[in-house]
Amino acid sequence: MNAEALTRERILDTAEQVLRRFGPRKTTVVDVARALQVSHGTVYRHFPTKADLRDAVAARWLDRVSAPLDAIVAADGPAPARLRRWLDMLIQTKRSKVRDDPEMFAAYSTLAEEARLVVAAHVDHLVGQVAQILADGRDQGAFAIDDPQAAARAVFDATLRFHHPAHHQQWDAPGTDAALEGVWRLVLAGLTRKADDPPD
Amino acid sequence: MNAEALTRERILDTAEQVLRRFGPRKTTVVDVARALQVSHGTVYRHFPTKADLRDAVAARWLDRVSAPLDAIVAADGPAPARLRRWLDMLIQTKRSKVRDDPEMFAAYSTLAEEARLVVAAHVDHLVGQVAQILADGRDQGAFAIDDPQAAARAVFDATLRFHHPAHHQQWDAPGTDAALEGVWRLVLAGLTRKADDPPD
DNA sequence: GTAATGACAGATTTTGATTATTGTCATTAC
DNA sequence: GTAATGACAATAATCAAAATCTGTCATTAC
Repeated sequence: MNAEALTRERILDTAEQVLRRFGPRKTTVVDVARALQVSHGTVYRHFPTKADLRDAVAARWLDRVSAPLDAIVAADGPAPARLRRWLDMLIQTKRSKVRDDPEMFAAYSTLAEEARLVVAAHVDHLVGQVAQILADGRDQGAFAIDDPQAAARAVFDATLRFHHPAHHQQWDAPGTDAALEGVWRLVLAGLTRKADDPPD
Repeated sequence: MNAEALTRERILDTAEQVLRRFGPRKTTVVDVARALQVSHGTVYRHFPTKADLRDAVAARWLDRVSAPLDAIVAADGPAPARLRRWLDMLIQTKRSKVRDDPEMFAAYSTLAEEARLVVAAHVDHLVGQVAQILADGRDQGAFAIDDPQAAARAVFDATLRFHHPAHHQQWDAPGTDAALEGVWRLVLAGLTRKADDPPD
């Protein structure tokens, strides 16, 4: 008999542990069930398919990335500085994950590649955070933008090189910090004035 | 005996044909040699390793991407419009390659992932093209930038989502054109005014 | 009734013996 | 001398057989 009741959360906790040990390609539902000391049929009572279990694990992982950023979104102060802090924190979070545990980062990247819908929701959430900061910045008179949501998407896309896992191999390359500064300058200047305004 | 002398170029032509038939994972040096009707030892007289042959094929492919862009760089007219044409042509080139022959695109993407140094040189070349346009724009008074090379790198990085093969799956997604317009507005506005200039 | 099981079919993965490939080099061809 | 060959050792890819996995469901446990 199990020490605790078998909940969705407990399955996810265990699935994450098993994933850490075996990696994303090797972990099976049977492995997770074995770690929980139940039959694999029982796991299927809580998650209809393996893909659903995988998506739920990915969603938790991604939530842990976006949650700390909420504090920056909610904070007071000039929007440009907050946008920069938001970006730095996002980038720093990803970078430290790669450095501290490259295999786990690769594992979750693989997971994320398969959980497209979950990632799309995560990205929407992140873009929403940026949109909030941009809207604040417009109210403060710092940013000249029409549509905070569209501008936020543009900021997110323009900085993709520095936070999308597909480019993680370049994050440690020499020129990366300088490249980030370059894109940041471009983005910040772009937000400060509308493109169709006359230069002077 | 061979109809023509065995040159580096002829090996590359044949290697490309074999690659088209067999794909990047299946093509072997022996296959290429067989298509040339020589022994594989002969191919090794012209290319020290298979990796060198692969790099040379990748380099030719990438040159065919960047060559047409030179015309836009060399053209007359306002730099902003030329920059936009350069970007559109780069994106259009890649997109049509995916659509016309997805398997070949995947094949060359695989090749490119392995030929890191060749790709780095290709990217440097592209960034150099952008830098030329930006320098022209500065001379025309259209762009307010300090360092064309650094600004060009930023423009290239900021638009990565639309031309880097890693993101090709999103190119056909609904919002992509709007996303490109968003980033373009941001980039153009950013080039028009330096970040540390006052808004008015 | 609800929760859990384990046997089952079909699909996928692993295994390990076999075969092919890479890169070298002594030899042949001219 | 230069160009090409093909045998060779070490490494890597392949393939069919065996094992495992996914998802279902009739049955058991409480």
